[in-house]
Amino acid sequence: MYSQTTTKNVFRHSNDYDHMLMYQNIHEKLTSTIRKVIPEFKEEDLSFDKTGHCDLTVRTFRYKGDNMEQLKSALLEESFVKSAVVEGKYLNLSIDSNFLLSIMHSSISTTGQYPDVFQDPERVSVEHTSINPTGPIHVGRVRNSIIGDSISRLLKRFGYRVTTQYFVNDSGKQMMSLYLAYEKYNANKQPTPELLLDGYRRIYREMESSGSEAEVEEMIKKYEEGDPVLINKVRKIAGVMLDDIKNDLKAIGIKIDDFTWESDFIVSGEVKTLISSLSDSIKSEGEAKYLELNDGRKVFLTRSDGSTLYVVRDIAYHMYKLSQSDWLITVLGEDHSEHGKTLTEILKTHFDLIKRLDFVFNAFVSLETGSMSTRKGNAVTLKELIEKTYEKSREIIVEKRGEKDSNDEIARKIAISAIRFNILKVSASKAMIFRWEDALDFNGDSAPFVIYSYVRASNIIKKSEMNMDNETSSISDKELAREERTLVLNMYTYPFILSEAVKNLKPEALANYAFMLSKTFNDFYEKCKVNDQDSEITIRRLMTVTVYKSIMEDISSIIGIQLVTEM
RNA sequence: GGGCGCGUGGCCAAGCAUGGAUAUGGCAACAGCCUCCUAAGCUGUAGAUCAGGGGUUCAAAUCCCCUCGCGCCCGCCA
Repeated sequence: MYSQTTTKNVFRHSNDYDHMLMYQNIHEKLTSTIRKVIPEFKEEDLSFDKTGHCDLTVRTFRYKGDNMEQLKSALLEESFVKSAVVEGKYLNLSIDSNFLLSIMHSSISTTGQYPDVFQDPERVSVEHTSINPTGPIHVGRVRNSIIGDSISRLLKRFGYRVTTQYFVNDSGKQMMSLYLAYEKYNANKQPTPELLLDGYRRIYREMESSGSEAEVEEMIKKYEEGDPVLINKVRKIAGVMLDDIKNDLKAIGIKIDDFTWESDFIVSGEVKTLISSLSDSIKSEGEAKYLELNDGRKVFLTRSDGSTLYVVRDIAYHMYKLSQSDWLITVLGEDHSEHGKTLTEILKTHFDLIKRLDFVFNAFVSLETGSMSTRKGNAVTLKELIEKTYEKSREIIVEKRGEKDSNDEIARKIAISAIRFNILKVSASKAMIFRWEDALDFNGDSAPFVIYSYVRASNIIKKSEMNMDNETSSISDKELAREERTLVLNMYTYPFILSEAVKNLKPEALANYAFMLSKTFNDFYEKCKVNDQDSEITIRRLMTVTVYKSIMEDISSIIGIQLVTEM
């Protein structure tokens, strides 16, 4: 199933599959043609035009000599170049959109997708979420989950073998407080997320007012020593919260494959082994042990009492992930960016890390009134967000088409999609302020907009009476509207968007592209009637709509949009 | 104080890696478009010293330096 290839070329190059590599082939073909005239020409100087002058443009600023006319006639030799216009130092090309359409359509009819990509044998681990199970997931935290889940889906689409990971912190003060609060206030009651959260907030208030954390500290120590009875009990309580988090994530279509508990590395003795393996580099300050980084900073591995610190357990976790993956991606809040750097340095200098290790940092989501906090109780939970978004979505759908049995399911899908899209579309590095009015705005740059265009496309296909099986070998040139050409060209760039998103680990690029493409489709829809036209035109446009549907399905499955065919 | 990130029309974002044509959209505002594949849509109008300053370049939102503002970090916490 997995082809053995050593190249990192994104799309397969093989003569058997011409349809799937035409995106690159056009660039390669044109580049090699250009190089006959300008030998030092760089591929970057051939790009899609964003200014409305043409389809593809060749920039010649960098190159000496006045051979534009020669270049022009060379490029016109290519059958798919319809025109070439010299404008100053630009050579503007118009590409045969029927040629592009046939590439995409045949890819879809033979392989089921455009673009088709090879299977990469690399195993990738994507860690995301990894929040302390001390409360329900809120909109600040879920940003991390949505980004991580989209990255994992993106890489799967690319053919990687992906495992998603969650590192469960069950050995710190927060976790121990949650457990202790349950033991103190609710020991004989059935633990529920609400009960636990209530106790958690209460014990923090008490610790703050009394100024004493002795009880928790005592327990942390026992835990660190690996007391099996205690570990079991704590995990049971943490498990209740974790299940709640899992359910919330499941509600927005996120499933994590592998949960690893921090205390596993304590119980198994791996942290001890790890520390002794570092003995040559370890320095001491009193009884506490640390490593010195290149810039002289000290990273403490153990406390004076011998207990381990988080960084050690995270190193152990990374070694575990490295044992089963070729590439590690970890999505973290930006407050952990320093930790990510530290970890990378330690793994490289002390553990000969050569595999690819990437961190994606997401900035915080706050409220207009300031930061969100589970402990303070001012966080907007994911549950709340889902419910309100669902209500709003349902309200709109009932207004549009009255009460119908299918409304609930459609409203739910639209709501989930809207949430994911809204959060994903903003670059991870930008801080966000959560506002209900924005979250519940279903106009414009939103998932409902994207879904709506898909509904339109589906209806066109549904209403068409053409039999698409007996395809014509040539595609009609009749009445090609500007909107139709633009749609085809924009769809054609999809593989490029995909590969850039993978290269930069920026799933938000796909959300932005999905919106742009839907907009282009809506323009097409307004201007270009598909059914009941001259049959040649109908066939061509049906092919376009078919490709559009396929790309939207593909991209939706990556960014977590749940499509519907009526709304 | 030091480090990392961010700063783009009234509001929210895209573009920045790899400099290139009049800076791209959404929301809000105003003016229009449903005997026609769903108007959750489309068209038009108005609105921008790309935080500010300097530099590099034929060319800077994009690269470099400085300043300002905001976020995050600077634990024998996780």
